[in-house]
Amino acid sequence: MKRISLNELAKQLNVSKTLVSLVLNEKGDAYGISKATQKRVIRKAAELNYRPNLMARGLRNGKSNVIAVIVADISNPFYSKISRSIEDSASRLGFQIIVSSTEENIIKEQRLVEMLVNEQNVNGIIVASTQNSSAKLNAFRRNGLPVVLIDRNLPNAELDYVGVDNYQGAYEATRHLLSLGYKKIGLLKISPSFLSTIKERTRGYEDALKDHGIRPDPQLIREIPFATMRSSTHREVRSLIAPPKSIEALFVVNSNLAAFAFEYIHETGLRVPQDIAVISFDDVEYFRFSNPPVTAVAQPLEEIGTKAVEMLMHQLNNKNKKIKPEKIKLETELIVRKSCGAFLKRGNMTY
Amino acid sequence: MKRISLNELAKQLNVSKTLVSLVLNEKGDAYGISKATQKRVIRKAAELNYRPNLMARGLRNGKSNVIAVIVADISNPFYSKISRSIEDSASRLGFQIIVSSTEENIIKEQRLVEMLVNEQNVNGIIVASTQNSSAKLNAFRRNGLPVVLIDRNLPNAELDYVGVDNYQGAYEATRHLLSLGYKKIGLLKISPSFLSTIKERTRGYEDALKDHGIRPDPQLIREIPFATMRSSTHREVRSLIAPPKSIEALFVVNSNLAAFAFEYIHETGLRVPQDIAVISFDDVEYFRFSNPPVTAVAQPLEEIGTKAVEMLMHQLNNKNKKIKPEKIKLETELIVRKSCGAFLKRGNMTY
DNA sequence: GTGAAAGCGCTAACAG
DNA sequence: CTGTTAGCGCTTTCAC
Repeated sequence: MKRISLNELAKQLNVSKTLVSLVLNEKGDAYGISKATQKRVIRKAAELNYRPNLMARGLRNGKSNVIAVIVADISNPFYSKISRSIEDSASRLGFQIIVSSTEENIIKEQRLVEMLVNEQNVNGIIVASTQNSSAKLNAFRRNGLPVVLIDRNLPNAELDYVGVDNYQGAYEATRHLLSLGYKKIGLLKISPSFLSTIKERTRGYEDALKDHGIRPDPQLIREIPFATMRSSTHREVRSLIAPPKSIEALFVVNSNLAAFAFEYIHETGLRVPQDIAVISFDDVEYFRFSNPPVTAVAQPLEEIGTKAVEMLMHQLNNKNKKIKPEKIKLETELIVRKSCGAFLKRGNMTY
Repeated sequence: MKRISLNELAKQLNVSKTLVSLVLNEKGDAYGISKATQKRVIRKAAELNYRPNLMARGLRNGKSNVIAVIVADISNPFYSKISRSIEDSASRLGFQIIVSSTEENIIKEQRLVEMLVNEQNVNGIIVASTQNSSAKLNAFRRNGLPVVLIDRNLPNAELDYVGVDNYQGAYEATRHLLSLGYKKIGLLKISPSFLSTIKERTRGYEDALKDHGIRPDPQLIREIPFATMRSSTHREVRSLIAPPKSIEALFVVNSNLAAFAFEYIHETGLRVPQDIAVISFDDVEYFRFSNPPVTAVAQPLEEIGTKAVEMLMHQLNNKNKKIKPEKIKLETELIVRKSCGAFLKRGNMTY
């Protein structure tokens, strides 16, 4: 139970700290330490329940064995799922994660990153960044700190990135609506509008429309500020549904927004999909259980986490070598449920 | 951008490390260091963007400024909400959190705790423990490590605890069903069955029944193993709904289980609440948007997090003093929506 | 008012 | 094969 240091352990064994350290770090063979001695050391260490002090080790050689995970909100299922996957992958490699929420606040994110890197000495950061510039993160990277962007890419980022093909996902979602015969399709998106994900999804939506001979109508595209998500969503949905807009279908760029949209729609007594079809980017558990079950564009959250850790480790293990950043776009999957009427007009489903 | 150490900073100022350290730790006045010098030091520190190395500081005085949050699964909204609240409270006090998931695995939890305490030197742990004994955690506490239990209490724990009054919450939920006229009420619970929360909720259910002159029928109480939650839930719900059990209402002890119960119920085409009423412990976002909206017992998740940090800090600040553990049971709130038929038989709603 | 020096626990270059 | 030693960056006791 009592904590024991390398020093004490060495004393009890009548050998030097060096020897013990070498053996315990599996450098015994490399240094030609006799098998017998190695056994003796390892046995004693186990017996006394020796645990290396990672702060001391970290101070000595700059390894904290901690990586920072920075997202907008850890209580958002989207991010908590990814975090869990990161945790699993990282812990398998002996790393712990510190998670922090930025609340989409650029300043807060910057402070957080600096604090985690400069003070907590994290060994790397995985971040769904809300920044509008990659300057700071690029600088960290150049200084040798492993950085991986997830979910959101940044302009000019010389950084590894893993996310999904947002353009393609949005394109397919919109095409799905079009294939079911809807023409007046609204788009609900969230600010800050410079987020790569949102921009790509918007382009996917617009291009799908164009490819089907429909000119995107800017008036059908509404932007919801993060801070007033609930009330703004209600207001914008109301305006989109009512004449003169009278949209037939709504594409929502994320599940939070979708939830509030549904809340409003249900309140008004409108039927989904008969009165209005709804499709959402991001698939969350409750879409399966809601009324009606919601058609959505699913992201491979686990894989995003696994890949992010993989990339981070790659950087960590090649610190001196200049490796050029890798950008991975995973595929989304359209999960067709009932909120768009696919099962009402099954005949139209082919596209 | 470049990292600077206390030493360098002192050199640039032509003073000693001691002086700088003292000033920066706001002990300047106590040590009678001239205001002028203090200003000079502080200015220079800001100018060179000096950041203390927390590993070095930690090594020196045992403060890592990190607390561990250990739960079954960080991607479970229940825990991620609490974690977020902990993160917010803690970061306000300059602490970061390391989150880890145990997957309800006793061994994994033990290893995690030991690793975090002995190697990562966390300054305290907040844990929703899956242990069946409080021995280990008590030992840590006695050795001076701040420990706070959340959600689940442990038998004989000489530890601070914050959670909700599970008995009362379950009692009210059951009473709600009874007040609506249901008599054959099933209970779906989760193993491991020694969890304090589950035991208390079960007692609440049974007592409410008894108080209304109904003998709890053990056959209507089903236990779902964590590992096979989905399939087992489907199977047990099927058996409870069908004759000869033919329950009229179902009380589910947590929202995960409830989701799977709904999944099965929807598949069968049964109507909620007309064919079967359902109430769940724990309120999650999607209960508001699902079909029908689900009546549930809500826990004050934010408050649990805030209180936990408060208690942890109290321990941290009173390390030498023996303070006796505090147990806080917050109140739950019954959120009446539509899954029990309260709005169908409004006349019965008074109880 | 200020500085020198010890030491937290660990690793690794260097010396035998 | 194994030990001595220096030092990572910080705090704090003691001395001047």
